[in-house]
Amino acid sequence: MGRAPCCEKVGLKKGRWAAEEDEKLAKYIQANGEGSWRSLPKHAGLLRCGKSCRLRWINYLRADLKRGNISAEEEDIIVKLHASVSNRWSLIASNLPGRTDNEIKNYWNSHLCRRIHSLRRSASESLPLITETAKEAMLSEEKGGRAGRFPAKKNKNSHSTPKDVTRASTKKPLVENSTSNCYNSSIEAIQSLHKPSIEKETLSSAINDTIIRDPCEEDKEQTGRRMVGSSGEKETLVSSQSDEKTSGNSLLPCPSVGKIENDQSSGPFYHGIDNALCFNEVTDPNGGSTLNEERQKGLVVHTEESGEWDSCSSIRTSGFDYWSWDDVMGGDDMLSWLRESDEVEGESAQKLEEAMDHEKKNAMAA
DNA sequence: AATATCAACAACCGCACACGG
DNA sequence: TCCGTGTGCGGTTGTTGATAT
Repeated sequence: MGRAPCCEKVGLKKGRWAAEEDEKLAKYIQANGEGSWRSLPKHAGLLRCGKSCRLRWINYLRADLKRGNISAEEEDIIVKLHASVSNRWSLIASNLPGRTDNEIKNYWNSHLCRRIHSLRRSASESLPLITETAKEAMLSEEKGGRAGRFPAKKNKNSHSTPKDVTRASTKKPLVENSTSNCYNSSIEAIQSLHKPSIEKETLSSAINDTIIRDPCEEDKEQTGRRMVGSSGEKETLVSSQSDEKTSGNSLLPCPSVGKIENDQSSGPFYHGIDNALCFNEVTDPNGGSTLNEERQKGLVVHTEESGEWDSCSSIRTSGFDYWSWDDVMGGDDMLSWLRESDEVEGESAQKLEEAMDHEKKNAMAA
Protein backbone atom coordinates (compact mmCIF):
# COMPACT_ATOMS: atom_id res chain seq x y z
CA MET A 1 0.00 0.00 0.00
CA GLY A 2 1.58 3.16 -1.10
CA ARG A 3 0.92 6.57 0.14
CA ALA A 4 -2.04 8.31 -1.40
CA PRO A 5 -1.10 10.86 -4.02
CA CYS A 6 -1.11 14.44 -2.90
CA CYS A 7 -3.86 15.23 -5.32
CA GLU A 8 -5.92 13.82 -8.10
CA LYS A 9 -3.62 14.18 -11.01
CA VAL A 10 -6.18 13.47 -13.67
CA GLY A 11 -7.13 16.58 -15.54
CA LEU A 12 -4.52 18.71 -13.88
CA LYS A 13 -2.30 20.92 -15.87
CA LYS A 14 1.43 20.43 -15.73
CA GLY A 15 4.43 22.28 -16.97
CA ARG A 16 5.02 25.96 -17.24
CA TRP A 17 2.70 28.38 -15.59
CA ALA A 18 0.84 30.84 -17.72
CA ALA A 19 0.61 34.46 -16.71
CA GLU A 20 -3.06 34.14 -16.03
CA GLU A 21 -2.48 31.21 -13.75
CA ASP A 22 0.08 33.22 -11.86
CA GLU A 23 -2.39 36.01 -11.57
CA LYS A 24 -5.10 33.76 -10.25
CA LEU A 25 -2.83 32.23 -7.71
CA ALA A 26 -1.40 35.52 -6.56
CA LYS A 27 -4.81 37.07 -6.22
CA TYR A 28 -6.13 34.16 -4.28
CA ILE A 29 -3.25 34.10 -1.86
CA GLN A 30 -3.37 37.83 -1.38
CA ALA A 31 -6.99 37.53 -0.51
CA ASN A 32 -6.90 34.37 1.54
CA GLY A 33 -3.35 33.91 2.61
CA GLU A 34 -1.05 30.95 2.23
CA GLY A 35 -1.85 27.47 3.37
CA SER A 36 -4.35 24.78 2.57
CA TRP A 37 -2.48 24.08 -0.56
CA ARG A 38 -4.43 21.02 -1.38
CA SER A 39 -7.71 22.82 -1.58
CA LEU A 40 -6.26 26.03 -2.90
CA PRO A 41 -6.30 25.16 -6.62
CA LYS A 42 -9.94 24.31 -6.45
CA HIS A 43 -10.86 27.50 -4.69
CA ALA A 44 -8.62 29.59 -6.86
CA GLY A 45 -9.95 28.06 -10.03
CA LEU A 46 -6.67 26.52 -11.03
CA LEU A 47 -6.17 23.18 -12.69
CA ARG A 48 -3.02 22.58 -10.78
CA CYS A 49 -1.79 20.34 -8.05
CA GLY A 50 -1.64 22.02 -4.68
CA LYS A 51 2.01 21.29 -4.40
CA SER A 52 2.58 22.92 -7.72
CA CYS A 53 0.75 26.01 -6.53
CA ARG A 54 2.81 26.14 -3.39
CA LEU A 55 6.04 25.82 -5.32
CA ARG A 56 5.04 28.46 -7.78
CA TRP A 57 4.12 30.85 -5.03
CA ILE A 58 7.18 30.25 -2.93
CA ASN A 59 9.66 30.31 -5.76
CA TYR A 60 8.29 32.96 -8.08
CA LEU A 61 5.27 34.87 -7.00
CA ARG A 62 6.08 35.93 -3.49
CA ALA A 63 6.60 39.64 -3.23
CA ASP A 64 9.72 39.43 -1.13
CA LEU A 65 11.70 37.50 -3.66
CA LYS A 66 14.90 38.96 -4.92
CA ARG A 67 15.26 38.42 -8.60
CA GLY A 68 18.37 38.72 -10.65
CA ASN A 69 21.79 37.22 -10.49
CA ILE A 70 23.32 35.85 -7.36
CA SER A 71 25.81 38.36 -6.11
CA ALA A 72 29.35 37.52 -5.16
CA GLU A 73 28.47 37.99 -1.52
CA GLU A 74 25.56 35.64 -1.81
CA GLU A 75 27.74 33.18 -3.60
CA ASP A 76 30.23 33.32 -0.78
CA ILE A 77 27.52 32.58 1.69
CA ILE A 78 26.20 29.74 -0.36
CA VAL A 79 29.58 28.12 -0.69
CA LYS A 80 30.39 28.55 2.95
CA LEU A 81 27.09 27.26 4.12
CA HIS A 82 27.18 24.40 1.72
CA ALA A 83 30.54 23.44 3.07
CA SER A 84 28.96 23.27 6.45
CA VAL A 85 25.48 21.92 5.93
CA SER A 86 25.80 20.43 2.47
CA ASN A 87 22.67 20.19 0.37
CA ARG A 88 20.31 21.66 2.85
CA TRP A 89 19.07 24.24 0.48
CA SER A 90 16.25 25.51 2.57
CA LEU A 91 18.57 26.18 5.44
CA ILE A 92 20.99 27.94 3.17
CA ALA A 93 18.19 29.89 1.62
CA SER A 94 16.98 30.98 5.02
CA ASN A 95 20.19 32.91 5.38
CA LEU A 96 19.83 34.57 2.02
CA PRO A 97 16.83 36.86 2.16
CA GLY A 98 14.84 36.88 -1.02
CA ARG A 99 16.35 33.70 -2.34
CA THR A 100 14.64 30.37 -2.49
CA ASP A 101 15.98 26.95 -1.88
CA ASN A 102 15.21 25.99 -5.44
CA GLU A 103 17.08 28.95 -6.79
CA ILE A 104 20.09 28.22 -4.68
CA LYS A 105 20.00 24.59 -5.54
CA ASN A 106 19.90 25.35 -9.22
CA TYR A 107 22.63 27.88 -8.89
CA TRP A 108 24.78 25.43 -7.07
CA ASN A 109 24.21 22.67 -9.55
CA SER A 110 24.74 24.80 -12.59
CA HIS A 111 27.41 27.22 -11.51
CA LEU A 112 29.32 26.45 -8.40
CA CYS A 113 29.30 22.73 -8.52
CA ARG A 114 31.22 22.40 -11.72
CA ARG A 115 33.83 24.91 -10.79
CA ILE A 116 34.39 23.36 -7.47
CA HIS A 117 34.59 19.91 -8.86
CA SER A 118 37.30 20.82 -11.28
CA LEU A 119 39.15 22.54 -8.56
CA ARG A 120 38.88 19.71 -6.18
CA ARG A 121 39.94 17.16 -8.67
CA SER A 122 43.14 19.07 -9.07
CA ALA A 123 43.54 19.62 -5.42
CA SER A 124 42.77 16.09 -4.40
CA GLU A 125 45.79 14.81 -6.21
CA SER A 126 47.89 16.75 -3.81
CA LEU A 127 46.07 15.60 -0.74
CA PRO A 128 46.90 11.98 -0.24
CA LEU A 129 47.37 12.55 3.45
CA ILE A 130 43.95 14.02 3.84
CA THR A 131 42.17 11.36 1.94
CA GLU A 132 44.01 8.56 3.58
CA THR A 133 43.31 9.94 7.00
CA ALA A 134 39.75 10.45 6.06
CA LYS A 135 39.40 6.91 4.86
CA GLU A 136 40.74 5.64 8.13
CA ALA A 137 38.39 7.82 10.05
CA MET A 138 35.53 6.75 7.92
CA LEU A 139 36.27 3.09 8.23
CA SER A 140 36.73 3.26 11.91
CA GLU A 141 33.62 5.26 12.52
CA GLU A 142 31.33 3.73 10.02
CA LYS A 143 30.73 0.87 12.34
CA GLY A 144 27.32 1.11 13.80
CA GLY A 145 26.31 3.80 11.40
CA ARG A 146 22.78 4.76 10.78
CA ALA A 147 20.49 3.37 8.26
CA GLY A 148 20.12 5.59 5.30
CA ARG A 149 17.39 6.62 2.99
CA PHE A 150 18.55 4.67 0.01
CA PRO A 151 18.35 1.30 1.59
CA ALA A 152 14.94 2.22 2.80
CA LYS A 153 14.09 3.20 -0.70
CA LYS A 154 15.17 -0.12 -2.01
CA ASN A 155 13.14 -1.82 0.60
CA LYS A 156 10.18 0.29 1.36
CA ASN A 157 8.93 -2.18 3.85
CA SER A 158 11.85 -1.55 6.03
CA HIS A 159 11.06 -0.49 9.52
CA SER A 160 10.16 3.08 10.12
CA THR A 161 12.51 5.36 11.91
CA PRO A 162 11.88 6.74 15.33
CA LYS A 163 10.65 10.24 15.31
CA ASP A 164 13.43 11.62 17.37
CA VAL A 165 15.98 10.41 14.93
CA THR A 166 16.57 13.08 12.43
CA ARG A 167 15.37 12.98 8.96
CA ALA A 168 18.98 12.79 8.04
CA SER A 169 19.31 9.52 9.71
CA THR A 170 16.59 8.07 7.67
CA LYS A 171 17.97 9.20 4.44
CA LYS A 172 21.03 8.17 2.63
CA PRO A 173 23.81 6.17 4.13
CA LEU A 174 27.03 7.95 4.76
CA VAL A 175 28.89 5.72 2.43
CA GLU A 176 27.36 4.30 -0.63
CA ASN A 177 27.80 4.04 -4.31
CA SER A 178 25.62 6.29 -6.26
CA THR A 179 25.86 8.46 -9.25
CA SER A 180 25.96 12.15 -8.87
CA ASN A 181 25.39 15.14 -11.00
CA CYS A 182 27.34 17.31 -8.75
CA TYR A 183 30.31 17.50 -6.51
CA ASN A 184 31.13 19.10 -3.29
CA SER A 185 33.59 21.74 -2.59
CA SER A 186 37.20 21.45 -1.78
CA ILE A 187 36.25 23.16 1.38
CA GLU A 188 34.06 20.34 2.28
CA ALA A 189 36.62 17.81 1.30
CA ILE A 190 38.97 19.40 3.71
CA GLN A 191 36.63 19.45 6.56
CA SER A 192 35.09 16.18 5.67
CA LEU A 193 37.19 14.03 7.82
CA HIS A 194 34.99 12.53 10.36
CA LYS A 195 31.50 12.15 11.48
CA PRO A 196 30.13 11.80 14.94
CA SER A 197 29.87 8.32 16.19
CA ILE A 198 26.74 8.73 18.16
CA GLU A 199 23.41 7.94 16.72
CA LYS A 200 21.64 11.11 17.42
CA GLU A 201 23.04 14.09 15.69
CA THR A 202 23.15 17.36 17.43
CA LEU A 203 23.18 20.75 15.91
CA SER A 204 26.73 21.29 16.79
CA SER A 205 27.91 18.06 15.39
CA ALA A 206 26.47 18.73 12.04
CA ILE A 207 29.22 21.10 11.28
CA ASN A 208 31.67 18.28 11.55
CA ASP A 209 29.41 15.62 10.32
CA THR A 210 31.01 14.88 7.07
CA ILE A 211 33.23 12.29 5.56
CA ILE A 212 35.44 11.88 2.58
CA ARG A 213 34.05 10.07 -0.35
CA ASP A 214 34.39 9.82 -4.01
CA PRO A 215 33.91 13.34 -5.22
CA CYS A 216 31.94 12.08 -8.12
CA GLU A 217 29.47 10.46 -5.84
CA GLU A 218 29.44 12.81 -3.00
CA ASP A 219 26.79 15.37 -3.47
CA LYS A 220 23.78 13.18 -3.45
CA GLU A 221 24.82 11.76 -0.18
CA GLN A 222 25.09 15.08 1.47
CA THR A 223 21.46 15.19 2.09
CA GLY A 224 21.76 12.37 4.48
CA ARG A 225 23.77 14.37 6.87
CA ARG A 226 21.44 16.65 8.59
CA MET A 227 20.91 18.13 11.92
CA VAL A 228 17.99 18.68 14.10
CA GLY A 229 17.57 19.69 17.64
CA SER A 230 17.21 17.15 20.31
CA SER A 231 13.52 16.96 19.96
CA GLY A 232 13.40 17.38 16.27
CA GLU A 233 12.65 21.04 16.44
CA LYS A 234 13.74 23.64 14.01
CA GLU A 235 17.30 23.57 12.97
CA THR A 236 20.04 26.05 13.46
CA LEU A 237 23.58 26.25 12.45
CA VAL A 238 25.75 26.73 15.42
CA SER A 239 29.39 26.92 16.06
CA SER A 240 31.62 24.93 18.23
CA GLN A 241 32.82 28.04 19.86
CA SER A 242 30.68 30.50 21.59
CA ASP A 243 32.52 33.45 22.86
CA GLU A 244 32.92 35.15 19.58
CA LYS A 245 29.29 35.06 18.91
CA THR A 246 28.38 37.42 16.19
CA SER A 247 25.23 39.09 15.26
CA GLY A 248 23.17 38.55 12.21
CA ASN A 249 24.38 36.09 9.71
CA SER A 250 28.03 36.57 10.14
CA LEU A 251 30.09 33.67 9.08
CA LEU A 252 33.44 33.45 10.66
CA PRO A 253 36.00 30.78 10.98
CA CYS A 254 36.35 29.80 14.57
CA PRO A 255 39.43 28.98 16.51
CA SER A 256 40.18 25.68 18.06
CA VAL A 257 37.68 24.19 20.34
CA GLY A 258 39.63 21.76 22.35
CA LYS A 259 42.34 19.19 22.42
CA ILE A 260 42.69 16.01 20.59
CA GLU A 261 42.27 13.02 22.75
CA ASN A 262 43.23 9.50 22.01
CA ASP A 263 43.70 10.09 18.42
CA GLN A 264 47.06 8.82 17.44
CA SER A 265 46.19 8.54 13.83
CA SER A 266 45.82 12.16 13.21
CA GLY A 267 48.58 14.65 13.20
CA PRO A 268 48.27 18.37 13.33
CA PHE A 269 47.52 18.44 9.69
CA TYR A 270 44.48 16.44 10.35
CA HIS A 271 43.54 18.36 13.42
CA GLY A 272 43.37 21.60 11.63
CA ILE A 273 41.26 20.32 8.87
CA ASP A 274 38.92 18.79 11.27
CA ASN A 275 37.32 22.01 12.25
CA ALA A 276 38.45 23.95 9.32
CA LEU A 277 35.16 25.65 9.00
CA CYS A 278 32.59 26.48 11.52
CA PHE A 279 30.14 29.25 11.98
CA ASN A 280 29.69 31.20 15.07
CA GLU A 281 26.08 31.66 14.49
CA VAL A 282 23.98 31.35 11.49
CA THR A 283 20.51 32.20 12.40
CA ASP A 284 17.53 30.20 11.57
CA PRO A 285 14.71 32.56 10.80
CA ASN A 286 12.35 29.87 11.86
CA GLY A 287 13.54 30.22 15.35
CA GLY A 288 15.93 27.37 15.78
CA SER A 289 18.23 26.86 18.67
CA THR A 290 21.27 28.89 19.22
CA LEU A 291 24.41 27.57 20.72
CA ASN A 292 23.43 28.90 24.06
CA GLU A 293 20.22 27.02 23.79
CA GLU A 294 22.12 23.97 22.82
CA ARG A 295 24.19 24.33 25.92
CA GLN A 296 21.11 24.52 27.99
CA LYS A 297 19.87 21.37 26.43
CA GLY A 298 23.12 19.70 27.18
CA LEU A 299 24.02 19.24 23.59
CA VAL A 300 27.27 20.98 24.04
CA VAL A 301 29.63 20.64 26.92
CA HIS A 302 32.12 22.84 28.49
CA THR A 303 35.64 21.66 28.19
CA GLU A 304 37.38 22.02 31.46
CA GLU A 305 40.86 22.25 30.10
CA SER A 306 40.32 24.70 27.38
CA GLY A 307 37.53 26.58 29.02
CA GLU A 308 35.67 26.45 25.81
CA TRP A 309 32.49 24.90 24.66
CA ASP A 310 32.48 21.78 22.68
CA SER A 311 29.99 19.52 21.11
CA CYS A 312 29.08 16.38 22.91
CA SER A 313 28.72 14.63 19.67
CA SER A 314 31.98 15.54 18.21
CA ILE A 315 34.39 12.81 18.92
CA ARG A 316 37.32 14.82 17.85
CA THR A 317 38.08 18.41 18.25
CA SER A 318 40.47 20.59 16.57
CA GLY A 319 43.82 22.09 17.06
CA PHE A 320 42.99 24.96 14.89
CA ASP A 321 46.08 26.75 16.07
CA TYR A 322 48.06 24.51 13.85
CA TRP A 323 46.03 24.72 10.77
CA SER A 324 43.78 27.61 10.24
CA TRP A 325 41.13 28.03 7.68
CA ASP A 326 42.83 31.09 6.35
CA ASP A 327 45.96 29.09 5.87
CA VAL A 328 44.10 26.70 3.74
CA MET A 329 41.99 29.01 1.76
CA GLY A 330 44.32 31.94 1.57
CA GLY A 331 42.65 34.57 3.64
CA ASP A 332 39.40 36.34 4.04
CA ASP A 333 38.56 36.45 0.44
CA MET A 334 39.03 32.80 0.21
CA LEU A 335 36.22 32.34 -2.18
CA SER A 336 37.32 34.85 -4.65
CA TRP A 337 39.24 32.24 -6.48
CA LEU A 338 36.11 30.24 -6.69
CA ARG A 339 34.42 32.94 -8.61
CA GLU A 340 37.10 32.99 -11.19
CA SER A 341 36.42 31.48 -14.52
CA ASP A 342 37.30 27.94 -15.34
CA GLU A 343 40.54 29.06 -16.84
CA VAL A 344 41.98 29.88 -13.48
CA GLU A 345 40.94 26.74 -11.74
CA GLY A 346 44.41 25.38 -12.13
CA GLU A 347 45.69 28.35 -10.23
CA SER A 348 43.17 27.84 -7.56
CA ALA A 349 44.13 24.27 -7.13
CA GLN A 350 47.70 25.34 -6.92
CA LYS A 351 46.79 27.83 -4.25
CA LEU A 352 45.20 25.15 -2.25
CA GLU A 353 48.10 22.85 -2.85
CA GLU A 354 50.52 25.48 -1.68
CA ALA A 355 48.50 26.01 1.40
CA MET A 356 48.57 22.32 2.07
CA ASP A 357 52.30 22.18 1.58
CA HIS A 358 52.72 25.08 3.88
CA GLU A 359 50.76 23.40 6.54
CA LYS A 360 52.52 20.14 6.10
CA LYS A 361 55.76 21.96 6.68
CA ASN A 362 54.39 23.55 9.78
CA ALA A 363 53.28 20.21 10.96
CA MET A 364 56.67 18.74 10.35
CA ALA A 365 58.29 21.57 12.21
CA ALA A 366 55.95 21.08 15.09
C1' DA B 1 20.09 28.38 -42.28
C1' DA B 2 19.66 24.05 -40.03
C1' DT B 3 20.98 21.05 -36.60
C1' DA B 4 23.35 19.50 -32.46
C1' DT B 5 24.96 20.36 -28.01
C1' DC B 6 25.09 22.47 -23.71
C1' DA B 7 23.78 25.33 -19.77
C1' DA B 8 20.39 27.34 -16.98
C1' DC B 9 16.21 27.31 -15.06
C1' DA B 10 11.44 25.76 -13.89
C1' DA B 11 8.73 22.32 -12.33
C1' DC B 12 7.62 17.66 -10.80
C1' DC B 13 8.09 13.68 -7.82
C1' DG B 14 8.67 11.04 -3.82
C1' DC B 15 9.83 10.92 0.87
C1' DA B 16 9.64 12.16 5.66
C1' DC B 17 8.10 14.93 9.41
C1' DA B 18 4.54 17.47 12.07
C1' DC B 19 0.23 17.61 13.69
C1' DG B 20 -4.50 16.86 14.70
C1' DG B 21 -8.40 13.71 15.20
C1' DT C 1 -1.01 5.25 20.29
C1' DC C 2 -2.33 5.02 15.68
C1' DC C 3 -3.55 6.86 11.43
C1' DG C 4 -4.47 10.18 7.87
C1' DT C 5 -3.47 14.64 6.04
C1' DG C 6 -0.83 18.72 5.13
C1' DT C 7 3.40 20.53 4.32
C1' DG C 8 8.34 21.08 3.47
C1' DC C 9 12.43 19.44 1.48
C1' DG C 10 15.76 17.70 -1.75
C1' DG C 11 16.60 15.02 -5.94
C1' DT C 12 15.53 14.58 -10.57
C1' DT C 13 13.60 15.57 -14.93
C1' DG C 14 11.88 18.46 -18.53
C1' DT C 15 12.01 22.73 -21.14
C1' DT C 16 14.01 26.62 -23.17
C1' DG C 17 17.42 29.57 -24.93
C1' DA C 18 22.21 30.25 -26.32
C1' DT C 19 26.11 28.75 -28.67
C1' DA C 20 28.78 25.82 -31.66
C1' DT C 21 29.25 23.14 -35.82
